[in-house]
Amino acid sequence: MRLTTKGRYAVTAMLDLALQEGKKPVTLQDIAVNQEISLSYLEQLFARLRKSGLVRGTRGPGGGYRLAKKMDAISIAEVISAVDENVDMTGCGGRGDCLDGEKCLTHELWMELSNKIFGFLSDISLGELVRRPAVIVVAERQAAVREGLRSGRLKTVVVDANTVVGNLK
Amino acid sequence: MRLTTKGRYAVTAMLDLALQEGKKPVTLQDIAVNQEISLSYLEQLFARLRKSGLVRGTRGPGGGYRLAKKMDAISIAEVISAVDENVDMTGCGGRGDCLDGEKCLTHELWMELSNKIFGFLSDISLGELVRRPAVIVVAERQAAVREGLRSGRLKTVVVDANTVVGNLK
DNA sequence: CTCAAATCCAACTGTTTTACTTGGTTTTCA
DNA sequence: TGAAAACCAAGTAAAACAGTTGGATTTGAG
Repeated sequence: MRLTTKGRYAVTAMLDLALQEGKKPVTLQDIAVNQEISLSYLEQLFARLRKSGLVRGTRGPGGGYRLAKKMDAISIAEVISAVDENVDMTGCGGRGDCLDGEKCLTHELWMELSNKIFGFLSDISLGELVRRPAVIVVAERQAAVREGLRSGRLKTVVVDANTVVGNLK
Repeated sequence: MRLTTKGRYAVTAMLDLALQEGKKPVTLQDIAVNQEISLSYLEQLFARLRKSGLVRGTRGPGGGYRLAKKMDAISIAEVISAVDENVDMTGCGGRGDCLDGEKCLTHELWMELSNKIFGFLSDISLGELVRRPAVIVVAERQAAVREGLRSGRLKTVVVDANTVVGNLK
């Protein structure tokens, strides 16, 4: 599972659609202005989203895009997978059968982690996100939080979290 | 949180170190051969890991790299953040204060998702990963393969390993 | 003591992906 | 019927990724 700015564009665009559900279809022009990215690049992303059955486009004046499914039935993993190239990151297809000792063992470990991330993102839907769940800065079980919530400590965590977001433009 | 092959290289390399804990330090040459990537590229990745205080290098013959902390105290988020570029290109610095209506709302929603992912990966340590049951299965299988024991028993073990990992996509 | 093994370092090159650009065509509503 | 929108394809520019080259420093092994 790859996670880049491309995936972020796709997810935020889908969130735009989810936020407008029930109203008129959303034009890519609107999204392009909102998110400050090029119209044609958005078109390319939406071509993939459409092929994956996540959005439905209607042409002509008054047209635009709508979600093809209920927002609660669309996971973040689906959206990101739709726009990602399908690259095998392990080289052995994640089957752990490249029979190369140490190398294959770490491949197997990476797939474990990759599966975890994929499962995690499969459990988060667009609907959950737009309903703005009570997420504090970082997950509650995080080590820093466990060590005690001194204000200075918390601030550090906030900065770290923002840095992560900042990396994704 | 950016999640690319670069992050995979870093994580798998760190797993290599974790698997060798207690033994001699691991040379980048060994990792380069195992993972089939260039030595100099690894050096660049490890320069970042070292600056982040995740590994300690010792020079000279018999030298190499060791984990700078206990493997249970090193999270996947730390490792990936260490090798990621750190350029903030957001208009609002990820704080969701760009005050631009729709655009800023989706920024905020993305930030919540990004925080969730960061927290999730902060909760997974190298130690947890190397202790996964599937790892032991694979390690056993690889040992068996090395001994040339291609049997029905071996086949069963392979299937077991695939079952554990086989739920991606 | 010396030499080779290893980290450490910097600047450069090639490759791939990302993001954008251009210039269309089709569809369909107002 | 004309404009608004999706749809399409081929290219360029910029960025990130990955590797290359050519060192220097440190230090254990012989």
